[in-house]
Amino acid sequence: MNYWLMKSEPGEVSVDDALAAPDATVAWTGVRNYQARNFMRDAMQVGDGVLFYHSSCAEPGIVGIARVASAAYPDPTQFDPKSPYYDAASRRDAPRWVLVDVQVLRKMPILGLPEMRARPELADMLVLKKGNRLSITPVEPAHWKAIAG
DNA sequence: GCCAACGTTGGC
DNA sequence: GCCAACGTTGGC
Repeated sequence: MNYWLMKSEPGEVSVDDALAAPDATVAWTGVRNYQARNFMRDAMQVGDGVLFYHSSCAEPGIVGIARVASAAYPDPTQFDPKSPYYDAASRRDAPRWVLVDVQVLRKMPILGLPEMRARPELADMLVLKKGNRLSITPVEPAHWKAIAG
């Protein structure tokens, strides 16, 4: 069992959007970074814990507890010319981008970025490192315990 | 809107 | 393979 932090822009998919979806489950579309893709493809397992993080918004921070709800499968948006995530270089017989389904288990009071930085036991979290831009990062069990209980 | 940090692209 | 130019992320 592994733990992850996954960033979503609430303007696209917020934790409330996810909760409103059938089974509180959303397909994590739009990852276009190889390192993040490889985490989903090679390391994620159904049942892994997920910290649902809001980024690029007024109040960035962790807003919910979720779980990985599927194995990795091809992200359909890469084949859709109308999608902002369209990738003309990706072929159907060799998809470049994958996604997993993510199921929100519960919302939590936002643990904002400033609060995260203020907690010494969270100081080593990858998401807090300077210059971090990865939309999916592994989370240490101790960090998970400190946040998700 | 600004800008630091980082990833990707493409010429050589 | 190098590296400059460019694009993107994401906090502020």
